[in-house]
Amino acid sequence: MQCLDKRTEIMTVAMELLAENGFHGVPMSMIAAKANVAVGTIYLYFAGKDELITELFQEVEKEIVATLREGFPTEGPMRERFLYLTGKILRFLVDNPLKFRYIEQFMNSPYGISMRRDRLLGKTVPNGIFMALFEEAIADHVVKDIPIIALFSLTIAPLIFLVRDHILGFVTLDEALIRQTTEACWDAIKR
Amino acid sequence: MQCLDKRTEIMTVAMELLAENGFHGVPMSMIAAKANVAVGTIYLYFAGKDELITELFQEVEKEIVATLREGFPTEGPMRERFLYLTGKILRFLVDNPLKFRYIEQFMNSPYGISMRRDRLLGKTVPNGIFMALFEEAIADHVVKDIPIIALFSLTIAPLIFLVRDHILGFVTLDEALIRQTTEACWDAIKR
DNA sequence: GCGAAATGAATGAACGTTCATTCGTTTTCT
DNA sequence: AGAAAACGAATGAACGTTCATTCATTTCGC
Repeated sequence: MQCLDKRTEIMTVAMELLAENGFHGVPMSMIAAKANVAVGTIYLYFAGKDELITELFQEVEKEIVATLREGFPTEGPMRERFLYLTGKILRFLVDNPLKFRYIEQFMNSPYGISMRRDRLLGKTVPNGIFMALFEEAIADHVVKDIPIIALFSLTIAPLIFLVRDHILGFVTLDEALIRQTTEACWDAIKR
Repeated sequence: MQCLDKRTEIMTVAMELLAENGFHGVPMSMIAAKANVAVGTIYLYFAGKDELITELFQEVEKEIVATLREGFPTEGPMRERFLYLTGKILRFLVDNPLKFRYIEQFMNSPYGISMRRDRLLGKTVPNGIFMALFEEAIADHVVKDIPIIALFSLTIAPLIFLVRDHILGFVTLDEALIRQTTEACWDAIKR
């Protein structure tokens, strides 16, 4: 076992445990045990629990941005591009429930709160694509004339709630429902 | 100083601290200090931290249900009744940011998760009014033919996100924007 | 009416547990 | 052998909870 193997293993295991049990429900010793590693070893790769948690988030964030950019049509009808993006993110979250739950944990923890604050003016990386799309849509007058952040809430919030309900088993997000709900989101914001 | 005074004071102070700092960011000693009470005194009125947290939530829940029922028109056009309810809940949350943040904390904690699970079949009290409205709307074919839980997400989720952004100062939820966004929510679900 | 006894609300030091982090030792690799 | 990596027992801080003690107020006996 070499350097990168252990580091990756720790991150994989930590993602699973933290997503399922919450940040406070997972002692470092638990991560160490499941990764077949000594507690001290984790501190060879991460400065502390905080850094481990933060780094895990940044990794997922990068992955989502990459997924969204991949194959995204920069031209064409606004509605199609919108449905492409929302469908893509919905599918990613449904296919990666662990990562979804991790993001939720993070966003609702002090880490996420302060991150949101820090990004008050700077652009949030994963939403950058959405924001750009909305700005274009506003300029073209194809969406309602309300603050861009409201457009964002009307779009993203239902998707997140739906994924949560899907993971909890309250609803099944198949392709048909994904289509219907993303179209409904468009109906909400279209002029 | 009598019985109810102290109990009320503890609950008021706990609501503030817990809403602002999160459940794990507030030791019992902090609540005691701010309530000008000894730590042990809290245990005279509450079995433990868990019970205090749960009771606080139930109190807010009751208040919201009462607010929603108050003046709610049981007859009339579906759209008007929908806008009445969504506007009412939006105003309540904007006017009570502390309670909003507390609810968020609770819902994203193990308490809230297991509560959601427990209510899988039973009706959630605060949403019972919404659910009844949706069922009627479905029967009347005035909303889209998608699972009721999806209708719910399309409606409630954006409102919650908007309130959060309002409290953080990203947007100002005045009467005009409340009107625009609740109407947008209706556009999302209407047939 | 008045002193003595009982009450129980309030207190906060002490306890036991949990957990992140450290560091002296051991193992592995070159 | 020497350096790098890994180990895990030990440490100490934080926190929820307990309980022996205090004391203002009420009740009782005369």
